[in-house]
Amino acid sequence: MKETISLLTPFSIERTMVAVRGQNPRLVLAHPEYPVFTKVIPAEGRDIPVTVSLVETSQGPAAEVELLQACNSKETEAIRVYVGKMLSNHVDLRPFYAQLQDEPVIGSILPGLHGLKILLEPNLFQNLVRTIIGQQMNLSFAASLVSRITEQYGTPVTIGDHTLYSFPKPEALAALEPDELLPLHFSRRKAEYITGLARQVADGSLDLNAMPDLADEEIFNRLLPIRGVGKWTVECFLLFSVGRTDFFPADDIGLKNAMKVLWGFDSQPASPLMLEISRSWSPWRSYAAYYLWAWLDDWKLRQKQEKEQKKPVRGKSARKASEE
DNA sequence: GGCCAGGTTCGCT
DNA sequence: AGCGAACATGGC
Repeated sequence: MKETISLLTPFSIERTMVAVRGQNPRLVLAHPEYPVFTKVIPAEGRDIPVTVSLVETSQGPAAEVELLQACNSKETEAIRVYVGKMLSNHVDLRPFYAQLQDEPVIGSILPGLHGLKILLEPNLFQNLVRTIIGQQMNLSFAASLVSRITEQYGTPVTIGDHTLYSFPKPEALAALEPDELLPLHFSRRKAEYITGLARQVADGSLDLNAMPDLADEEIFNRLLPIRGVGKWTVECFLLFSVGRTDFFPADDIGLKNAMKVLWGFDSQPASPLMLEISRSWSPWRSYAAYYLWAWLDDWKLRQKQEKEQKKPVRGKSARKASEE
C-alpha cells in the first residue's frame, strides 16, 4: 500500500539529504538514485513499518510512503501526518527567502542552499534520548549506541525475512537498571541519564507531549532540571523535534565559526552580538541558523578540497590511490 | 600513542 | 560564579 505526499516547494531533495548525511554518517540509503529510508512509525498505538522514498515526479518533489503492514484509514492518516512533519512539509520557505535575501551577509548564502529543509524527528522521546547519546561522542560511535539500544529494547516488527525495530518506548527503558546498558557500551553516567529520563516520562511526571504548546523558556525550565539534559540538548530538542522555526542557539560553536568566517570577524563573535545580528531574521531564526551550519559544512569541504589540490600527491595517499 | 569529540555534572576554589 | 576533571569509546 503506497501513500504519496507531495512536498511543498521549494524543497531540494539533494540539499536536504546532503545535510542529513553530514549529521548521520551511518545513514545508508537503500537506493542509489534517490533517498529511501526505513522507519517504524508509531500510529494510533501501533508500530507500523514503512519505507519513505523521496522522488521527483512530474508534479514536483514527493515522498512515497510504502506501508509495510496493512493499515486502517486512521493509522494511515497518522503516518501521513508523521512523515509530513518529519519533512517539515508544514513550513513554506518562500517568506523566509523573501525576508532574508536582501540582508547584507546571510542573503548571499541563500541561493546556494535553495530548497534546504530541516528534517525533524517527530517522536519527542526518541529525539531526547538520541541527543543525550550524541553528547560529546563521535558521531559514528553514537550511531552504534542508538542501533544497539533500538535492537535490544525496541519493539520488533517482522517483515518477510528481516526484522525492524521501533525506537524503545519510555516504559521499556524505564524498567531497566542503568547497569543493564553497560554491556551495550554505554557509560554508566549516560545509562543513568537515559533510564532516569525514561522513568520520568513513563511515570507521567514529565509530559513531553505538552511541550510543543509551551513557550521556549518554559520548555527550558521543565527540561533543564533533568539529569543529563543541558542547554545544548534542549536546543536540539526545540530545533529538530518540536520544530521551532524561530530559535537561534547563539552559544553554538558551529554558528560562531560560521559567523566569524562569513562576517569576517577576527575571532568568534560573542553570543550577545550574534543575538543582535540575528534579531532581524525573526521569525526565521532557526532556519537562518540551519543555513549557516550548512554553509559552514560546504565551506569546510571547499577548503579541504583546495588544500588537497595544492598538495603534491605523494606518500601514503599516493600509494593508496595507486592500489585502487 | 595520545588527543579529543556538536556535552553535562560534580567537586573544588 | 567560575574552572577543571571525569566520563567510555573510536577515529585520526
